[in-house]
Amino acid sequence: MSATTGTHLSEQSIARLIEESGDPTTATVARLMGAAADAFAEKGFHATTTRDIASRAGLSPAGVYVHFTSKEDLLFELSRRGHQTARDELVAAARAAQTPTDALRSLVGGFSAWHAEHHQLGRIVQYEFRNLSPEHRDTVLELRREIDKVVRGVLQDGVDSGEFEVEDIPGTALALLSLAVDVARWYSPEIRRTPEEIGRTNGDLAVRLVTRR
Amino acid sequence: MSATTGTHLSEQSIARLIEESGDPTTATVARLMGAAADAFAEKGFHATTTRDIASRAGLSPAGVYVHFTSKEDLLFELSRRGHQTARDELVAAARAAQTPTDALRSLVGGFSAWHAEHHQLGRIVQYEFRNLSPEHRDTVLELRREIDKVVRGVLQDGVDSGEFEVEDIPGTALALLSLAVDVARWYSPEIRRTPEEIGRTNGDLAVRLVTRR
DNA sequence: GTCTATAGAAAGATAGAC
DNA sequence: GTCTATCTTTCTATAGAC
Repeated sequence: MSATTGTHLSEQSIARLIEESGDPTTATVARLMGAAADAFAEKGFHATTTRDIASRAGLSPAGVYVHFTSKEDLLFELSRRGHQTARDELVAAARAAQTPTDALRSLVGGFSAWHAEHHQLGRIVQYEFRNLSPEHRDTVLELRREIDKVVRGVLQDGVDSGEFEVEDIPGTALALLSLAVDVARWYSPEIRRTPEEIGRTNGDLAVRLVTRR
Repeated sequence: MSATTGTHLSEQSIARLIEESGDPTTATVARLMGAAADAFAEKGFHATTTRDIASRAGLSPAGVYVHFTSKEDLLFELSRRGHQTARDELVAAARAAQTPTDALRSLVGGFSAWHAEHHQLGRIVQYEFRNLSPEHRDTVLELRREIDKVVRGVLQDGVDSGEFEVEDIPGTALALLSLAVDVARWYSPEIRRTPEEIGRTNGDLAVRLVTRR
C-alpha cells in the first residue's frame, strides 16, 4: 500500500472522504469502503468479488465479514453515505444563493462537479441502486426524494419570482438532474476538463435552460 | 408463452424489433435476444444467469449455446444492434430536417423518445458497455463515435448559420446527449409521460439550450 | 436443434485457531 | 480482529443421446 504504486490513489481518497464524513468509523472500515467503492465503480456490484474487495483493502477474504455482514451491506453503507453527502452539497448550495438563478447555477454546477470529483461514489449512487435489498432501497429512496424536492423547489421559486420561464416543471427538473447525474457515466479522471470546469459549463447551461427572455 | 401472461410483453416487443431490424435471424434467436435484453436491462449483465435467459426464452440451459457462443456474445449482439438502430434513428432525423434548429430538435427529441421506447436496449447500450470483451468494445465504440459526430455536426452547423450561440461545443454536445441518454436510467413503462411527450420536452429544451437570443 | 446430465470453476459466507 | 481452511451453492459451458 505504498504511495508510489499510484493504483490506489482513488481508493485512498474515498477512504479519506469516508473518514471525514461525519459518521465516525475506524481506519479499517474506511479502507474497506474505499476498496469496495473503487471495485463497484469499476466493475459493478455483481462483477466484484468479496475476495477482490478484501485484497484491495489488504485483508484476507474473511476479513470483510468482521466489519460488514454481507457484500450488500457494504454497498448499502456506500450508497447511504454517498446519497447523504450529495444531498448535503445540494442543500448547502441552495441555501447559500441569493436568487433562484444563483441557486440553480450552483445547484446544477455543484452537483455536476460532485459527480465528476466523486465519480466512483456517483456511479454507485446512480447505477447500483437496484442491487440494494428492498429495506435498504427504501432508506435510500428517502434521500433521493429530498434531492428531487430541492431541485423542484428552486425551479418553482424562479417561476414565482418571474426569473424563470418553464413549460413543464417536472420534466425540466428531471432534465436538469440528468445533466448532472450523467456526468458519472462519462467522466474519467483522464479527460481534459476538470470537475470545476464541468460544473461551470453545466451550471451555465442549466440557467440558460430556464431563464425568461 | 401465452399472450395472456403479460410478463413477456416487452420481451416479445424486443424480439419483434430484432426480427424486423435488417440483419435476418431465426425466430429462436430473436426470442433469445428478447429474453436476454429483458433480463440484462432488469438485473444487469452479471446478475443475469444463462439459465434465466434460457428459461425466459422457453429453452433448456444448454439451448442458448446452439445460437450464441457465450453470454458475452449475446450481450454483444444486443449492444451492436442497439447502437446501430440508435445511430440510424439519429442520422435519419438529422437528414430530414431543413434547419439546424429543426435538426437539433428532432435529434435530441428522437433520441430521448428512443431511450424511453426501447429502454431495455437503451440501458444495455449505455450501461453494459464495460462488460463487452475488448474486441467487441472496439466494434461498438466505432458506432458511438458516429453518434457523437452527428450531434457535434448539427451543433457546428447551427453556430455557422448563426442560429446557435454556443460557448463550449464539446461540453454542450455532451450535455445534449446526457439529456437523452439519462432517460434510459429513469424511464419506466409505469410513468405517466409517454415516450413522445418526453421527446417533445427534451427536444424543446435542447433548442432552448443553444438558440441565440 | 433440443434435450438431460454434469464437469469444472468460482462465488459468498462461516468455523475455529491464534 | 485477523488469519487459514473450507463448506455450500451457483454459475458458465460442454458431452453425448435423440
